[in-house]
Amino acid sequence: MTGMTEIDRQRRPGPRIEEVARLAGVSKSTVSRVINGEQYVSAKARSAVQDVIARLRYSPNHAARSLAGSRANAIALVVSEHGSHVLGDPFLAGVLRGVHAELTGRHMQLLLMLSRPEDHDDLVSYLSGGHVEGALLISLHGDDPLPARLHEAGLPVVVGGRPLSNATVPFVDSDNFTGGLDAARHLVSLGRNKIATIAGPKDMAAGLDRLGGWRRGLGEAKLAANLVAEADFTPESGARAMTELLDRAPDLDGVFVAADIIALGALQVLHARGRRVPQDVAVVGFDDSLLASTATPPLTTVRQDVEQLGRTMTWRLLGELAGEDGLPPSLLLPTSLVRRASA
Amino acid sequence: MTGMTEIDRQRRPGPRIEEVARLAGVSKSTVSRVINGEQYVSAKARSAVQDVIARLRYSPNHAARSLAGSRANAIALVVSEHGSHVLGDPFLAGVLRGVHAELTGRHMQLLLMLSRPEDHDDLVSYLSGGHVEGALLISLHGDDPLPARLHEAGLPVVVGGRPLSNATVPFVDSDNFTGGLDAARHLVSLGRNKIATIAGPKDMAAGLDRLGGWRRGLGEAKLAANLVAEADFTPESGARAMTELLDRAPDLDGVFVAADIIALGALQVLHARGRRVPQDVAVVGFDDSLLASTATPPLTTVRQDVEQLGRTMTWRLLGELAGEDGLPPSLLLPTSLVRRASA
DNA sequence: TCGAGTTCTGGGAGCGCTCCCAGAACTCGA
DNA sequence: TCGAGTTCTGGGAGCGCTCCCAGAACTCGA
Repeated sequence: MTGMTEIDRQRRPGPRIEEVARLAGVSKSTVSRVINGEQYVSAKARSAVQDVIARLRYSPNHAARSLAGSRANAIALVVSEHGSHVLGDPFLAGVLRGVHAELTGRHMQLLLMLSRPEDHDDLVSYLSGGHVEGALLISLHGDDPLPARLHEAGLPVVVGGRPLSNATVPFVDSDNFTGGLDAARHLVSLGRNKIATIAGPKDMAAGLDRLGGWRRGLGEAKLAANLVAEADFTPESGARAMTELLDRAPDLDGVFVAADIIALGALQVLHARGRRVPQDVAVVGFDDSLLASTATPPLTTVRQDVEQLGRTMTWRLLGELAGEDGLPPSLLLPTSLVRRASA
Repeated sequence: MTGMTEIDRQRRPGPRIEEVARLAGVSKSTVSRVINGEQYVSAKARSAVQDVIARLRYSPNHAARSLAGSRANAIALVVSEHGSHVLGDPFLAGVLRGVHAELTGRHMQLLLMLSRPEDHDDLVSYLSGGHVEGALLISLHGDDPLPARLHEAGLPVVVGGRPLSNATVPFVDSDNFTGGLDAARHLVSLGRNKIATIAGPKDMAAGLDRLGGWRRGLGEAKLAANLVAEADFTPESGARAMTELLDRAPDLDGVFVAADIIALGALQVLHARGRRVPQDVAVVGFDDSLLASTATPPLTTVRQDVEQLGRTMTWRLLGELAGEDGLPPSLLLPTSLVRRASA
């Protein structure tokens, strides 16, 4: 009997607002006001309620709040899943940490969804159906129609990484252009004058912007910016691209590679072809992922702060939900060159 | 005016169950039965309701369902965050993909939470407060008290990775012991007879189990199993461990490293010390992460299927929520040796 | 001291579903 | 043909909150 009661109590989802109200000697309206941090509650009532909440370990029922307040108290983090899953991996954990950090203390749940192109219809109707108040989208290809569709459906959205097509959707991105520019300037400052690049995919803004920065950097130095090969986010494609570049220009003496993981493949080829790094060919990567410091030789690279990206996206979205004005439509986060052995 | 209406309509979260019922010519009870796949609905009523649902793109209000049904229709994925964030990274994306795959089609939301030891109290009261029906926990240290606390609080829980202390909490893990065993056997089969290991942290079952398998493998071959160094999940610690091992046994001819990322550091030291891999020293890693195929030389390693881990955890949890019996308390997923150049 | 303004409070409707109940409509064997 | 069992249906209470409203309790200057 006693045992039963104990189990019942454990499984039963705790006290209600009514009980808090009773013990604090106020109405449940007042308890609600305290929970939601509203003004117009006397100091006495507020502290009485807070005491009882702490004592009972009361945690308001999320479903009831959402239903009564007709807002979801939740945002979605939508992660695109394309063929190559590579892209998401290094990003995801960092972004997640940032999002979570920015969300703590708010009464806001984080819903996680993966999106595949064939699920777009379901996703749009789910997300715009009032289940969430807004969405953060990451790992998109630049031309993904999802952000625009959600935006048009009236859902507040912030995209991680500049979308290619629709400038109307707010986004947060690393300043890829300046990153590429810094990489090129660094190679130039080392006295290199036959500088190539392995660019990222053309269907992502990150790839284009880094390439653009590199071009600008070579232009500043009056160097030809024609040694361009393309790779996706795999070492294999990096190896192919490096091979192509060496065939076209055996005397190249510097390469800016649009991602550390691509650089790994490039380094292998350089090594196999007998080029010393950095003596013969200086290499600069991008991301400052774990791979960079453990590459042979350790990779000089452009660092982007992925956790900060997550924080900033969340801050921007919550700002919009709170109706703040003066929010920047989009933001670029600074990158920085991390010097190691490869350049 | 027209503009206003349009915006209003867009932001308003779609039709209610009442409207579906009216258009389908049935009561909302019947609509509810169809939504929840209950029996005792005539074929005629069912298809009428389904037609209307499809036509209106009706999506039931999650908060209302949870409140009325007094179940949360949500599970939590709790990711532990410790000092070194490295651990979570390769895991997270894969596990997530598995969890999501297993969840599609069910009316079950995935809530994401990070946990730090100092947040445990809040987390326990939140999770056991009826906001979720169960929790998946990953990236835990072996002695983390969180799973046991949630389990005791009556919340269905499945842990990814065997917990060290409490055997009572269901878990899913890769078969790390057999993985370590296979690695050792492979090294033995190559004729190596002075075989070391760089083990993972002692406070995680994965580390201990892989070490145990390696010991067993050497025991089978009557080889001494005393060359053990320890590292955490960073290349730097792998480099230190490899240095230590080479100092102790300059003539070692094989190493099993408990994680690819640790092996990266070990490879650097071997190279720096003039050991050829695999001719002088054969190296076997663990994980078959992205790092393995791009290491120099490409790493022979024990593959674990992280996505399958996520799927299996979710399947186990949903099974328990559905009250199925005959569920295995815990599961071990097979690993397999992937042969590349390093051994 | 008074009254207008401000601060604080409780009551009760309602958010959109599910679940329970009672009864109607079928089935099918004797 | 009848009745017991099964299948199907609708009505209405209730899940635990928020939000609106009306009114009570304070403030403070003239």
